[in-house]
Amino acid sequence: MAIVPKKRVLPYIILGILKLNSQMTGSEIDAEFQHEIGEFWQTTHSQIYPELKRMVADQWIGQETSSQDRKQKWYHLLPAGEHQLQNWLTEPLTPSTDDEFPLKVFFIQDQSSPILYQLLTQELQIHQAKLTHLTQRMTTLFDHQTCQTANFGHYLILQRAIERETNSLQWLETMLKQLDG
Amino acid sequence: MAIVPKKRVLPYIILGILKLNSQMTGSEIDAEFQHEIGEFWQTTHSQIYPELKRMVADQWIGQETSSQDRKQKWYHLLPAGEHQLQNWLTEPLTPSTDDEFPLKVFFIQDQSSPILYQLLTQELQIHQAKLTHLTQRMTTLFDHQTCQTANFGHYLILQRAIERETNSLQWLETMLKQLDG
DNA sequence: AGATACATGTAACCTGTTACATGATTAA
DNA sequence: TTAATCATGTAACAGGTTACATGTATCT
Repeated sequence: MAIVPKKRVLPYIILGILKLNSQMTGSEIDAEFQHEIGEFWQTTHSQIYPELKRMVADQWIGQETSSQDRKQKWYHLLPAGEHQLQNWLTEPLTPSTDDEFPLKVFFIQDQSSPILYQLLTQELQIHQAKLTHLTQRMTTLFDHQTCQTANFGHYLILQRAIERETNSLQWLETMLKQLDG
Repeated sequence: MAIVPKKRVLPYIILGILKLNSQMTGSEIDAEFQHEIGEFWQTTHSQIYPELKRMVADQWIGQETSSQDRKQKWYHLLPAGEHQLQNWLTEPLTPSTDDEFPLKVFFIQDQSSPILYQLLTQELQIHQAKLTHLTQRMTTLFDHQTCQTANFGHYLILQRAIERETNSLQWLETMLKQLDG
């Protein structure tokens, strides 16, 4: 299990949100994190506003302080940002604990998107590797009944982890079959 | 979904490890995080050593710079630390993303521990609430076929999340039945 | 004796959280 | 007009990661 550097995903989520909606204010983006995105990723406006500022500076997004309405600023995706988003979506998934998979899938709109297929395949491999690792761990640690009773909690969660991975694999395989057919 | 302050768990994990092994050096504790605990929680020696220092100062653990052997220091659990560990294990689980459940279960040694039953029950309620929430979300967002195809990715992960919760609930119920019987 | 690995420790950095702050708009 | 809320922003803090540093065994 190689050590993988933690990736920053917040900017890409914001880009994804902007792609889906095309013209938004900061607080509208914030609202997304309280609702749908919030199921998978949490943040607050204290992170969003500085991030928007940075992305404007980097020309990933454009800002329009338009209209007479309040002090609101409207943001929209720029080509560079679109490019960054595509990069993030297609770059390899890593077996991290903070699950990037649902996050990326969230931004796939089209069922026939090649990126979707790619994501499912990558995720499948990750879970296969994990399952192999876990079952191996299980046999080396708990082949004797005595070990199970001596460290019951450890045994339980390992068993649970294996079941979870199995379930994930089942789902991924079903999905891939559906897309193929 | 109430907002819950993030809890610091590292010290309690270390206490748990020390409870299981009773006499350990810093690097031995570090090794645990590379092996079994590493499945559920990651950290490095840069966090462990200062944490050990703090816990020695707080009298949660004792330190012995014994023997002629190296510069090694041996740590062991003190009553105050034992107490802190028990507190952590029994305090209510929160529906956080970073899963405390497997972490706490890991440290349960005895199958008949009342804490195990408590943890399973708490986790059951959390997952029930989450499942209810997710299914509700599903019906409000995707009751029409058109919505599914327009935002296929979103639909997919919501479906997956529901399946995952269902699977978790099944497992938890099975376990609770086994403990009862 | 020199090189390598081990055990411990510290410092700089990055990111996310909490709390505070300001103007502008709506409600009473 | 005052109070409450909304939209935006900043500052202080806390926690974890990466990189650096030091001394001590072990190996050749």
